[in-house]
Amino acid sequence: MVVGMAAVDVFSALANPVRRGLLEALRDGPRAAGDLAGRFALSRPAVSEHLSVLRNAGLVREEPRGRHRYYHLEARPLAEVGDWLHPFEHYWRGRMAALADLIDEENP
Amino acid sequence: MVVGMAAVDVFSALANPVRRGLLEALRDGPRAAGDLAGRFALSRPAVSEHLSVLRNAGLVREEPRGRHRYYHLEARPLAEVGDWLHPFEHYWRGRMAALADLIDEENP
DNA sequence: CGGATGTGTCGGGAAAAGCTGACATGTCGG
DNA sequence: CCGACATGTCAGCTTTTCCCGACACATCCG
Repeated sequence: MVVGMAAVDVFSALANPVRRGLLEALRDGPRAAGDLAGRFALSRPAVSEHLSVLRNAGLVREEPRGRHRYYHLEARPLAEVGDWLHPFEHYWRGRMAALADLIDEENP
Repeated sequence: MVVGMAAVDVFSALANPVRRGLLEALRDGPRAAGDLAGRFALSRPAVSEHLSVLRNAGLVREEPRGRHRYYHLEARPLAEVGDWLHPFEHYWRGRMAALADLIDEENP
């Protein structure tokens, strides 16, 4: 049972600033495609393609309503990024970071 | 005073699985370029280019020693990813996720 | 010094990403 | 039913990414 259907790498989906901006906008609630497109200095088809990438990554869900098409944030795949990032946190947070830096400089 | 010199987007740097693998390998300590290249089914110049991208993103630091070139993990720029990700965590972690899903389904 | 080794860079080609204007489809309002 | 509207998709172009073989340069070893 594939729940995520993450056919596309989540990391690649996040590589584009427009797509990250779209996800940020969707944090405030579902938005219609046209509304989303109006927020970027980009043609409407370009934004539509970005939304398609996000959908393939499982990061948004589309809900057709009337002649609009509302996009919903689907944040669960972002957990993969958080999980990947977690083992690195020690290297930049708190005393572990300072310790690591110290060891790194003292032990070349 | 530019301390990070992050000329390249960190998110883009993480978009490639080889580059993510390089960072994972460097978590265990500094490694020579050849050692790193041997871990991937890729030509050595390709890995070298990936390392260059990571360096431009401020994610690795290179230390020439003899005829080797040791790469060190520089995790601090990853904090940007963590910071970006943080406002989304509520949507997939704990009760907030369930609540958000519920609201989303009840209020279409 | 001279050959072997480790590594960056260059030239170039294939593939993918990103963008836009034009067209197709489906929905609402009168 | 028909025109206006919202949106996805297509064709085509430009730019970027990704990869490799070949070359250049520096360092070590004998």
